[in-house]
Amino acid sequence: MNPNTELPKTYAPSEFEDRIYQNWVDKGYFTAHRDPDKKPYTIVIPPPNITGQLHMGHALDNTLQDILIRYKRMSGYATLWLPGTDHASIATEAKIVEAMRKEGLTKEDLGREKFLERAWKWKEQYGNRIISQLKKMGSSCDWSRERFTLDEGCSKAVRKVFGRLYEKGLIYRGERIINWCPHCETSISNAEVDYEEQNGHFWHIRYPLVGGGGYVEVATTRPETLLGDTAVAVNPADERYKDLIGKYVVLPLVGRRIPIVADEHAQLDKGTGCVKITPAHDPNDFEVGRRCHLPMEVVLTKQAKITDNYPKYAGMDRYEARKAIVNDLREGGFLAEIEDLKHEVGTCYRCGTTIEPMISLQWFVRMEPLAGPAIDAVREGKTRFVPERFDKNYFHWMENSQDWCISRQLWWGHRIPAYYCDACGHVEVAPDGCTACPKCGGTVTQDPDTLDTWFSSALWPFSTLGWPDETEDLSYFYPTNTLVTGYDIITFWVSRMIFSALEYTGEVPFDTVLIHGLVRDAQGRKMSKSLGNGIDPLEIIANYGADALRFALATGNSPGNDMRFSDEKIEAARNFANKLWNASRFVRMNLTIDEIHLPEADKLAPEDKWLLNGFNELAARVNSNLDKYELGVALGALYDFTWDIFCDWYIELAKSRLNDKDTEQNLVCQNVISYVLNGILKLLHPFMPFITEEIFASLPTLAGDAESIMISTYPTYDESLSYPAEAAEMERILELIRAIRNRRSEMNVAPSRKAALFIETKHVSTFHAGTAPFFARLASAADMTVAEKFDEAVVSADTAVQIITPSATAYLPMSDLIDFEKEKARLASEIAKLEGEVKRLEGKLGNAGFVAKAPAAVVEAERAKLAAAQEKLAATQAALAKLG
RNA sequence: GGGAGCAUAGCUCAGCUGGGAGAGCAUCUGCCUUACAAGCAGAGGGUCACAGGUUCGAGCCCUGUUGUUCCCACCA
Repeated sequence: MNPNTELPKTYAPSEFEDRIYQNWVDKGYFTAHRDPDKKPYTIVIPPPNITGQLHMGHALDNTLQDILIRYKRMSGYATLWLPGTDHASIATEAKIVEAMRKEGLTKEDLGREKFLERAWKWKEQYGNRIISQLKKMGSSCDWSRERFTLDEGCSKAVRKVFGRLYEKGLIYRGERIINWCPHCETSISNAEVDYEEQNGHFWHIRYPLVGGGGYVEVATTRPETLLGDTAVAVNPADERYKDLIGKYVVLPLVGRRIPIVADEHAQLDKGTGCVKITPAHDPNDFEVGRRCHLPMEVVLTKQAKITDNYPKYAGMDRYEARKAIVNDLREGGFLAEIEDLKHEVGTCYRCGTTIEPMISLQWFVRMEPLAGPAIDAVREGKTRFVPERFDKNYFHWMENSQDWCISRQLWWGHRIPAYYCDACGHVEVAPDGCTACPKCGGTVTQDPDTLDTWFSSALWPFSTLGWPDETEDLSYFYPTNTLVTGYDIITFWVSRMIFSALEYTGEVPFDTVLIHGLVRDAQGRKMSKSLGNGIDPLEIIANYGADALRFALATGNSPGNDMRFSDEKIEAARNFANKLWNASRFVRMNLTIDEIHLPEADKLAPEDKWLLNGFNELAARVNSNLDKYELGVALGALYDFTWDIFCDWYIELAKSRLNDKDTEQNLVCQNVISYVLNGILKLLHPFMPFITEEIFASLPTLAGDAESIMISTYPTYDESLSYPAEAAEMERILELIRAIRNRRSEMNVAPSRKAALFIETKHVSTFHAGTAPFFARLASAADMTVAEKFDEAVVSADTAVQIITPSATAYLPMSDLIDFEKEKARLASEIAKLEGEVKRLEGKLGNAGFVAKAPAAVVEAERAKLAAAQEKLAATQAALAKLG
């Protein structure tokens, strides 16, 4: 540290941000220490995908986390912000496959081993990119504890969990309808399906009854699935079709005889009331098939092409086949009608390909037994969402969640620890591996599939702390405290962490979930690659600095709400940083002290007490808002105080004393201004870590300050700084200064034109001689005279302008500068305004109901307002009368 | 089909447990006042979406309407 160094004239964040970050790292400030005397505060990072590049969503998410962790660190907690990355199985595998495709290679060409080698190499190459980008943001993560979802520890946790759930019967393997992505060639879970509205058709098809006598009409949006129909269902209560139940129809184009069955799934009032049943390719039909013991007919391959069982269409992809089949139906006279239809179509959340529901043998997690405790935990407030309304989201999902399909036909991920005996077919789930069948000793083959990425993410809050081992970190830092994430990921991730943690650790994983919204562009659109409207945070950092970016993201942002990012916003943020920089520079150049000692109360000037009082209230407000997760409100308060109170008022008020070298008051002022700036920097540090550190290093410090601001103590409310009476007195002075400025501006008097000032007031002591420089500097007063009452000869209406505030009346003898007619008009309109005000207040106070029912304090306040208004009205009327 | 959010100054948004609306940007006026023109001092600009209701009193609470955004759901 190099205290009392000069600050460069211009604020150039790129000059110092990297240097400061490196210093923090070198000093080990980010490293968490288990301290029995401190309370722990833990955040685990939502692990970014190794495929990812820093985008505005990350920038926001990590800014919020860093603000919280820095605040808690400075507030005396043993803080841990645990970073890491996610292997993102499907996304990463897709990228690698794509890269291989360009080389003319497929996964199968390479084989599993070689493919995984490539994947790891890829991870080494790109996995650290996002980490170094997070560092540019100023993120104070404990990098010594960085984790990866596919590292040894996390993998061990995954296998352990899988084994345990299997033993408890909460994981099972079975043939179910799952969502199949024909492009990624893997199953995906329900949560990974995005629904999007598409224009489609409703094809009405006639199925002739066996033995003649007509046909039944069914309707479908996917005519190609007709090949797999094994029944037609009607509602058992449907009078229209009662006689048909048990009879058969002929499947058009195929010629297969299929039965007409009765099932509740068919609704009386929908379509014709007859539904074609394709158990292998539709989740509802699958259930019908089960209930009615229907055969399953698979008609699509893994690439969503028609199987060889239907030679005419074999090898066609599902859309080609649809066309061909519709055509053939039309030619065969089976097509009754084509209806236009808008409907929601499921798509893969990774590649956007339309999902094909398929019957498939997969592994599932039984949700129902896990959901109950997870719902209770939130209901009982063990974990709470901020803002609260998101718990509805959570409950709804939890209460309706179906079994979770966790197996993926991918190679990049945690391989399922299930082994199948080649000889006897026995299934052995073995977290620690298995080489021979425990039943017959035969050779075993491990399941080729891997687990859903979210399966390992669900364990993240505790697997990263060492679970299943009982590590010291786990017992000290777990359960964690705050999880910060976007609302778009509650179902994917937050819910699963909660039920997982409850099941394996017996505790909730975190006490609070802070939800934030999306960062949108200036027009309010989602930032997306296809729109090309994404803003690169790194570019913003290069141009404006990381502090400005953080400020822009944190300010005006309230939990759960989307925000827009624009040039105006980032410029406003940069301007604020610049303001702080220059104010500090001003303070710095006026200092002769080496250490800050706040003077005794009796030495303090009124403006000092006013400032300290304001600062103290600010500290209270910032702390309470941070505690409520109202980061935007806290930052707003800091902005206002720094700019308006500290810079625009106090620095101006201080200039006369600071110019007056070698006096006791000069030293008092130096200490007060440094004290408050020091406090502002600390309060601001969690939001703007770099600039505050840089300035902090150049200023004198308080006796107890640490060498770095980031490990200093966060200011809190301090009763000894409370001066409400003096602050109120000071406000009277500022009020009069404002009023004078205001009037001068209205009258177009140049600031350079000085005028004598007569102040008539009951509070003579408030406007003591020491305040004269304020009026001189800030209100262009030539000299100041204060009295309870002036003689008519001193301030006559002919020669003075009257300026009235509740506590004083100022007279400016500059009648020669005034346009009399304009002044009269101004007074008249002022009178009209005041009359209105008086009338309104009289009306209110004349209302018996108000006086009787409103709280006494409110009534009293209204009476005081009325008295003040009446007084001002009388004075204004008098002024007008004097002007003639 | 269910559920949620939002609607306040020209624009972007604050407004905590009901007591006569604020900020930033933009606009206009005046200032190079020796930290900052990325600045300083002022000004204009709002039936708080609409309609009812509760209350002495509603931007805030209740009901409904409209517009808008999002989430969830197997609409054959």
